Amino acid sequence: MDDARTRLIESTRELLWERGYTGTSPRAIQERAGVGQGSMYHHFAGKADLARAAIRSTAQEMVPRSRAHLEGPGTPLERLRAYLRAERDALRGCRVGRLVQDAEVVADASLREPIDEVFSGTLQRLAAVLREGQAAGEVRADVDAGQVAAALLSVLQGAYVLARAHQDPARFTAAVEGVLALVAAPR
Amino acid sequence: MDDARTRLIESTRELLWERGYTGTSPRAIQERAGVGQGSMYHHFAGKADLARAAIRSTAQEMVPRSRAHLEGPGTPLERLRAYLRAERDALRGCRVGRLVQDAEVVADASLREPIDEVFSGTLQRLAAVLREGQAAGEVRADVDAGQVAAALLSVLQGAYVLARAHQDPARFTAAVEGVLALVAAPR
DNA sequence: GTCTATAGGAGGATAGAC
DNA sequence: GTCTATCCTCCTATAGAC
Repeated sequence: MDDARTRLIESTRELLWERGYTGTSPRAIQERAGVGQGSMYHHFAGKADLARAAIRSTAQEMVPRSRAHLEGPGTPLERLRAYLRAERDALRGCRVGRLVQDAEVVADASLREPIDEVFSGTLQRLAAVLREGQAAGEVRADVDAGQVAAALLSVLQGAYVLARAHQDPARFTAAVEGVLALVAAPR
Repeated sequence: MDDARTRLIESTRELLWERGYTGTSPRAIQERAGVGQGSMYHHFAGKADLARAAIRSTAQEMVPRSRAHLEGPGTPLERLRAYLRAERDALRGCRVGRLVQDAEVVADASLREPIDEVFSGTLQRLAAVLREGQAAGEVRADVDAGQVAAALLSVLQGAYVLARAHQDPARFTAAVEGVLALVAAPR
């Protein structure tokens, strides 16, 4: 049986995903966690403190997932495809990317930093695989791997936006397939 | 001299951009517009009604801008570059894309539809230019124009996310240049 | 058209009892 | 550790006077 602290973090993670930081209230967190007011303020200093714990937790969770694909088996291009095509909940959006739209998150360094770090790490791993792919002749060699890595990560983040705007997960897939087609070296 | 109605829409547009729908209050709108409570509720039925007017206004404004680049002078590839490299406030985010992260916006069809339409229109124009470029040999011919159009628009939307996450506009530029390099047919 | 008054509820947090 | 009481402000809107 989970303790109150754990349940509070978990419900905060969910609410941050669904409603964002501004849209998430301590009251809602407590209710979803089934935890009282006093308990919440015993374990955490307040909303920002809880969000900090929740964001760190979510961010940490994403690292092994991207590594599993990008540093897994297969040729470099196969690994890129595996990562980009990994199952994602297109209509729900990115648990992490979603948060940086929020002015209050960006204004608070301790909330923004964990996000900054996940993206930086992913960017580096993507660039490394791209360079491998270039060496292997699978990926176009006449492009800058760092810039293309940024483009790939941006496609994922932006694809969520398109999918939500149209309320259609197919938009997500289209964008991903579009950029994958471009990355592969022409035959 | 602007009337109250106009100023209300304008201040709502600004606040939606800065704080999102959930983070924008009628009170803040009135203060920024220099308009009283009674005046606001005289001209608009409430927050959602104001947001509807503001979102429509912002969305309408974006159409001629994209057309200016995509249907302007130059070769197809030059026009794509002009559009993607057009000056954007990377750290502020997209006036329109930003809104779609907001659960309340997505839940209200009358708020989401104007956004849906801008994106759909842009997507079609991008795809058309891409096909022109393919015919002209400037753009890789072995890719699906519709998918690549989705990828291009996603890069823009996602590049805002990266720039905000790192608080660095250079991330935006890197992503854009990365995808532009990929779109051009290899020599 | 615009102003002021009013209102019930939510947001975010503190205090002290148990 | 958790509960209840309490607090002040903001949110969003309505009512009615001017």
